[in-house]
Amino acid sequence: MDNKTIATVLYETAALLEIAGEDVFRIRSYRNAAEAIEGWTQPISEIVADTKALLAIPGIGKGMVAHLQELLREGHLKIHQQLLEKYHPTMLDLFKIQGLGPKTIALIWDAFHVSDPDAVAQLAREGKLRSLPRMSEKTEQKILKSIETYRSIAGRFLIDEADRTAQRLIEHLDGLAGIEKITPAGSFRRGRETVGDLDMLITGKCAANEKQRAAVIERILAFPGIMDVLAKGENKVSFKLRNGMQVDIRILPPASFGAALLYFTGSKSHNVSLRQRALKMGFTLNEYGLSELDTEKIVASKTEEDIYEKLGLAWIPPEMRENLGEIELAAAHKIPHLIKLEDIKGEVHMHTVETDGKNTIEEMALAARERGYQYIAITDHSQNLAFANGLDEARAEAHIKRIHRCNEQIDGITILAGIEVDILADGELDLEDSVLAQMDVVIASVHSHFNQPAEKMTERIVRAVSNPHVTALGHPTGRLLLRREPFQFDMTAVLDAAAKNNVAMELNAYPDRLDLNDVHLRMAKERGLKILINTDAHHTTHFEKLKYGILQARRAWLTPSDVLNTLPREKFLKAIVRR
DNA sequence: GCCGTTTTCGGCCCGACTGTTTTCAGTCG
Repeated sequence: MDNKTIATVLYETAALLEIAGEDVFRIRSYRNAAEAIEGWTQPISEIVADTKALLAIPGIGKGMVAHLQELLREGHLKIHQQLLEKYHPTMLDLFKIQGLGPKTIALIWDAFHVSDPDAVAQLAREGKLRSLPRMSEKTEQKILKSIETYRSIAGRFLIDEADRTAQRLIEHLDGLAGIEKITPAGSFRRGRETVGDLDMLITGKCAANEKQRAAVIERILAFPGIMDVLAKGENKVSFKLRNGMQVDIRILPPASFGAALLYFTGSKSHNVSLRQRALKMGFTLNEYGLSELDTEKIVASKTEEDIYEKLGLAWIPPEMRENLGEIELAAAHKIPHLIKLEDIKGEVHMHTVETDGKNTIEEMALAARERGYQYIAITDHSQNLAFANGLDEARAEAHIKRIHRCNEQIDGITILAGIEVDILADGELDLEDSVLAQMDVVIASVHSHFNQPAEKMTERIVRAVSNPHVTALGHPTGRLLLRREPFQFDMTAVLDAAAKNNVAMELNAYPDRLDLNDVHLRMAKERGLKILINTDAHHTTHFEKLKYGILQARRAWLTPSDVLNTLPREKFLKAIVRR
């Protein structure tokens, strides 16, 4: 059982305990434990017998250790099972409906013994909910609408879609009087791989000027694509777009910009930790500032740096704010120098018209040179990927010659010859070793037989990374965000094998892959593995997407020295020479 | 259920908005 699954069981238990009306602090401890385990790089299954190691995880105490040991020994958790049995698993879906919280869900359950969205919708349509306390016909209509939304467009969004929406919104509000700055915050600013809703901060004189503020809100509500306005107050507007994305906008005075940005960037548990720290130091922290407890005097609010400093902390990059030990590092002033976009000196996974790319070798090279890259590798597909017109041995060798010729013709960038070779069902590579040996870069990837049993898949990938010609494992988990789950295998075994064979791991920066993810990247780093960040470009415009990969790398606390393609040309070439 | 430079008991982050309320509970972030 992997950490993600364990965390899910704990999250679900917390939700069900809420309906049961349990102690809120006990419920919180289940959520805290789930969060901690979700971000923990070591598989809990490996340390489950080691009580001391479990207790070393923040948020895990004696009771939770017993739960974890039971869960891994039995395959399930008694308290979780009992609650699910009592309330029916569909109860968990009710939590995803906007406006329904534990109290209302419990209220409906107690009155009607109903626990799924369809049945609740039925009650609302029949006008039966209004008989309950704090419920009216209006509430019923609201719930019906929320269930409708939940059915049609529940979900999260790829980070590039959130990015585009944020940019459009900024342009939409451009030039309005009283606006100084429009800043995206929330999980988008932290670089989460998918975004549930988009948080934006508006600061400027409009926060204090009623007329300007009204004009800003009016303009916001005219944003094309708004389907539903969820809230509209003095300094907060929330709405849902037609594509289902929720956008939350706050209007705040510049004096509290730092406090607001900190607050709305999150994560929630990072903020909770900061507040606890503030309290211990005699302060209280909210979105308007850090103030002294006794005098209520604000001591810091303008910038995030000011607030962190007053709390005795170095500024923490947003991507690190997940309460995974970053506050302790900041207290010791040991925040690492995280990798930045400009550190990347080249990319070594991209495609051309020879297989399924849209541009030629020359066009890709010129676009890369334009970005300031010192080197690229052309890595088209191998024959197994027939629908992508993959290369057999003869075409691959001809392609190498073309790449070499191109390298001689174009100045200012080194064009390496490479291949993205398929890992076949048994772990063999899709091209002869004699051809692979001629390549500067070999990216080995799984593109077929995704549904093998975990054991077989593990063996398959371990075998592939043991091939002496392989430079890196491409998009290692094969997931497509919001579309396809990662295939099942033992990540620990694969990383260990890659470390042994000096094979790098790819961080595929394409927004629907982001593979490896942040947790896996931390696991790779712990083993001393090197990372290659590539966009897997199929078009010259795709290089732009590298920034999303950089965000994930930063979330994994990677520094330039963890990433191979931060090396300048000569050093990079030396580093990828195979054993 | 977790946690401890006040504490092994008694705390556990903070505020805006909404709807149904005459002062607040519930939800959300």
